[in-house]
Amino acid sequence: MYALVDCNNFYVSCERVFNPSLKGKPVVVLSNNDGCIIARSNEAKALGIPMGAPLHLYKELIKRNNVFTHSSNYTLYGDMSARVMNSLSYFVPNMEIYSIDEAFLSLKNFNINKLADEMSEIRKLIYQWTGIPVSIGVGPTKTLAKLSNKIAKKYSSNGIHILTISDQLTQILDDMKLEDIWGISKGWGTRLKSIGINNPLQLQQADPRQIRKLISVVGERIVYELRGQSCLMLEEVVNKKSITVSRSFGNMINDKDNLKKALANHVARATEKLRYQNSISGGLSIFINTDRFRKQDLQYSNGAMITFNEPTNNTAVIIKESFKLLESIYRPQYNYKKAGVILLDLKQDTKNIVQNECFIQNNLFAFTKDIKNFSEGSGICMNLLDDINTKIGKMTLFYGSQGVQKQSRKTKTEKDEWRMRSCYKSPFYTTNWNDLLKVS
DNA sequence: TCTGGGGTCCTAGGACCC
DNA sequence: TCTGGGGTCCTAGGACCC
Repeated sequence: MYALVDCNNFYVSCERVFNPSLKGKPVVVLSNNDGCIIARSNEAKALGIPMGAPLHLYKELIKRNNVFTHSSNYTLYGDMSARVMNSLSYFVPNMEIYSIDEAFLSLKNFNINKLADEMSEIRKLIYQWTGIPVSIGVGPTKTLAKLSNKIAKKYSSNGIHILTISDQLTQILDDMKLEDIWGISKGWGTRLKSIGINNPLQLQQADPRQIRKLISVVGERIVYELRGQSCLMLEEVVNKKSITVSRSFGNMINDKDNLKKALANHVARATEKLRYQNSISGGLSIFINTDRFRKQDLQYSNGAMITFNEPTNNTAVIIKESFKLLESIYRPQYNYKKAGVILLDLKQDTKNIVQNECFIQNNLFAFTKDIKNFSEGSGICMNLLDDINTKIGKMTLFYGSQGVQKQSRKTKTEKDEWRMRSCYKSPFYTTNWNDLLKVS
């Protein structure tokens, strides 16, 4: 049996942990630039605010009903997620972290007759330890555990549901919609209906080969999973296969240097994540878009990709590559709304390459270069002024291992401050990105 | 005026090989 | 008239997920 543990209204619940006065009140959390509503409390859902809605369409409703709005704080949510996952690992040896707010647990060592009590206990303790309320659905396959969780959220008074192969399951599948099934979205739902399959029960009883023809092997697996035959295994390995960093701009951008600035920031973030999971990247893809909602404007959307000669986690190298790619797709006549980078073909960093460390925070650029045979690395900090066109102010050389650098950024202990101050400082001015990269 | 960001997997078809 | 057959690898695009 599998359990799917899902945090209730996760982002909102996180905010409530640190601001308990929000409990029982309508709350929404917003996306970057406060553009969209990406999480809602039950009270906000009850007001009819849909998931992913543009904020500007609901401004009135929100004002009228005193809905609390929060900008998103992904650092906080990531941290809370880690707490919940760590807590769960206390109960089971085998689990899969499926998303920031969901985990599958393998229940093979649990007594099947006591599952309801056990799950109830887990739920209680997770709340006690982290402040995050969760729902738990249990089922014989991952797909059925997902479904079970949906039932727990919707109908159960204690946030738990146990689903077994039974008449009850048949009834449930008959009552639900195709799109309630994990993996079936609107597109495939429409396709299935076109051949007379109108609900999950009919899908469960359909000919798997016919389903495969229609919606690929993915659909065929769903059929078996609905019958209680596991096709989807627990995936406990966590390393990502690609890393994306992209943002919409607050304002439109049309000059190349500002796009470069954005790309450099994105690459720096992406390579930071890359090194965090101890990987190297075999290639890079970048993309730029105009604003797709401004129908009156000329639209342009393009991307480019490159395979590296040598897989790398070197920020400066990848920034350079991103600039080259930009040259091939940049067109001066458009106003751009979004830019992004994707690190591709990630592999385990078996040689433990520690190359340039680069991070950007509050306009601070830091490149640290680990030198082989030295336990500590060296680096350069630069205070960047607002814009990439303006000069770079101070440059600081400093020492410290990569681990310490990371820590200094996060915690800034006395020791780390000292490390920073112990460096020698010299003024360094440039208006040229390439100079900056040469320096690194 | 204002519309998110980050992932995975599968397939068809082309390139290439023997 | 007759014009092989079988295989692998790569990639773009499309589908889905949170």
